[in-house]
Amino acid sequence: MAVNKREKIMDAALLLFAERGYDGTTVPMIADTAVVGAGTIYRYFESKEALVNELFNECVQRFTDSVKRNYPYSDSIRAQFTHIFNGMVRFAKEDIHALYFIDTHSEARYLDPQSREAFQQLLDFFHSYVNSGKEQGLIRPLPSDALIAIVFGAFVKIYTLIRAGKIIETPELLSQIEESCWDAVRIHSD
Amino acid sequence: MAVNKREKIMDAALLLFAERGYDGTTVPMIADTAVVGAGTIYRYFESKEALVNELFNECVQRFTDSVKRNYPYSDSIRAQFTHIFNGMVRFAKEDIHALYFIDTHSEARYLDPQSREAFQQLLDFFHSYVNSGKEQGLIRPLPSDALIAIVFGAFVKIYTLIRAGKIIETPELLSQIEESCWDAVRIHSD
Amino acid sequence: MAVNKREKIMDAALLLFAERGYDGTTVPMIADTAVVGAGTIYRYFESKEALVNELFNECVQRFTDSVKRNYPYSDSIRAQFTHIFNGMVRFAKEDIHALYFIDTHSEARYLDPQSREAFQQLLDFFHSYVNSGKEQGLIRPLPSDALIAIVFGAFVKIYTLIRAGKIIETPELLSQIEESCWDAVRIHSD
Amino acid sequence: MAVNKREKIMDAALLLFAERGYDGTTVPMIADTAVVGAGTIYRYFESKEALVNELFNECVQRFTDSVKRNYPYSDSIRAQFTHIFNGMVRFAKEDIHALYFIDTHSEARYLDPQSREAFQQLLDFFHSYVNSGKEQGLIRPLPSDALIAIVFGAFVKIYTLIRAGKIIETPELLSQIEESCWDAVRIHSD
DNA sequence: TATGAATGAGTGTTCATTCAT
DNA sequence: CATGAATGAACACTCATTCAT
Repeated sequence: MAVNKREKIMDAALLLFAERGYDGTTVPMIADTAVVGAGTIYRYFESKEALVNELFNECVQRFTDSVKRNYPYSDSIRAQFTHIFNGMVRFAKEDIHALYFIDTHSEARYLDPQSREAFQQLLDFFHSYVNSGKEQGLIRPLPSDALIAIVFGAFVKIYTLIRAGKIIETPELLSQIEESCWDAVRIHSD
Repeated sequence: MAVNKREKIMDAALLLFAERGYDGTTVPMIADTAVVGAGTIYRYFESKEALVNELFNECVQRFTDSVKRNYPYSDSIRAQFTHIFNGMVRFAKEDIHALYFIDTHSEARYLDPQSREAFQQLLDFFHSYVNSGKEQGLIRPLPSDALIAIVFGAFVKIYTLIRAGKIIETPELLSQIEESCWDAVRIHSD
Repeated sequence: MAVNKREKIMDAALLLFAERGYDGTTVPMIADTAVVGAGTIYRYFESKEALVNELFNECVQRFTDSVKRNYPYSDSIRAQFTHIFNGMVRFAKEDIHALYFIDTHSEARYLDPQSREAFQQLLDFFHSYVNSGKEQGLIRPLPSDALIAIVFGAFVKIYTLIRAGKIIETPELLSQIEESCWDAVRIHSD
Repeated sequence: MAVNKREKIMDAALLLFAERGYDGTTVPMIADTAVVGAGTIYRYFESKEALVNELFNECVQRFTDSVKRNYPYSDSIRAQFTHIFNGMVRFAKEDIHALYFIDTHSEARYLDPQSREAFQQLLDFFHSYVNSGKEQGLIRPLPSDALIAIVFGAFVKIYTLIRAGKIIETPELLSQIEESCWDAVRIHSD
């Protein structure tokens, strides 16, 4: 698992925030799950709010990295879609709670400007992808926000099911879901 | 505005639970928003937990009714999809917070068996629709849960944007989004 | 039972104060037991505190009356003891809760001066009896307070048992208990 | 003064419960009297009810110990009476509020089975004493419950007076009161 | 006159945070 | 560094009292 206390705390907080939400999670709960003293958390984080912000930032950063790493800038829109989708899958697999945590906390009132900015940068990346797809006449002429919401909304709900064990993650299923998401946003020639 | 106190309390609670979540909403907040005394809430609801459950039940019931009302059992799968989609739209329009409230609270630890059952019945209805579409070879052969998650996930995220004022709800947009959602689950002949 | 609402309220309050104490009894409890609306109590009594005081006064008055009625001023100390004892028995029988209510509330912080005074008058009566017995050399030369405490303490505990059904009230038993109480305070010639 | 917080809380609770009763005592009152924060009480006791039960148990245990310690099993009934009486005096002296607290809370609705059992064991001890006295023809043939009630009722009321400063506790007075109590239960040969 | 819905101060209890060890 | 005992503000909830009907 985590090597040092800071990571143990963040891992515990991520698990609990994803499962119970920020307000439903107490600092002693985090301490117990992380197997540290409650006071120890305050050696690493100024407050519960600072903790959730650092955690959110870190998760969004990892998500962004996952999606952007080796991004095929010169490939086709379809190939880029696969790249992004695979990046999201990789991120969700790596840390099963992080995706849900990001989704359920991205509009939270306690997020600081930096956290909002980090999330916005992720959205910006999606926007630029979608815009380029729309310009090429391959993606539907809907508001970019809407297109992103459709894919991201569908994807998060799918991984919520996987996390809950209600559907089993297989390469075939993921491939079909990717197809489904792509069909949701692409322009159909028929 | 609601006519009686019970409704004022439920309206206030729905708004706050949707905006801040159950744990982030205090009973005094609900009382203030409903413009009633804190004690008054306990004349109508046994506890905060009873309140969220009654609210959830009522919302799920309205959602189910909206979707099932005048359901065209003998029409085509495509026409039935439109009917369901329009039912969801009608529900979301009628009470902008209810859809988000249902989505964010449907897995909550404080939901009682009755609430879970009500939500399950809604899911069951979607399942029977999806199954019938799969049998007719018109909907993709994916797990029904996954198909429902894709459409519902996309739809909720879209209405979150509408609620936040980031996209404007027009008949044209909704029609395109319906098309997009349908393309996500239908089998493509090309 | 009680003919008018005022009496119904006082009966209910007496029962509940005896069983649960003043602080453990709520005004709605009294209203429910008396089968009147909660607001009705405030038509007859200014406050819960006023109610307990009126009740205490009334009980002490009845107790005093029971003990003093037909008091044999010219009889022997022994005969007077029997008279007092029988008066206490009569009072306890008439209203099984009143004796216990008086005992458990006679030192309460919410008793007003009038209530304290009424109780004091009862004590004064006992004092004059005890003093006269001591002067005649028939009652032990202990502080009067102590002698009263012994008999009253024993008597109340006995009736608590009777009220709880742990011992059965028979004339023989009562007669023996009177003997026992008398032996506790009399001077023994042997 | 108590050395640790747990004892400070129990001391404060005992004082307040004896003076105002369980329902008339608030947790903040206990905290103030014990000079600790209100939250601190919940580090040591699960709830107010758990606190009153622990306190009751502990007091009954000390009372039982006081009465049973060095009990002269082979001495006369009269000598055993003195032993018990002195045990009660010692207990009452050691902690002036504990006796009154036990007496006023022994039938309370919030006592758990363990507390009731502890009190019952104390009563059982008195029963066996009284029974042995009755068998030897030295104690009146009244129900044991009644005999215990007489002595215990008298004793508690006496110590209530002493606690209130209305009579002064001297060896002579106590000795006379013991005589009085004994005379209440013994068989008289004259 | 009688009511019970409504209230908000006050209750028992929790929890983010601090700090002596 | 790490802890967990201690805290008090804030929580969910209750109840004496009021007042429109």
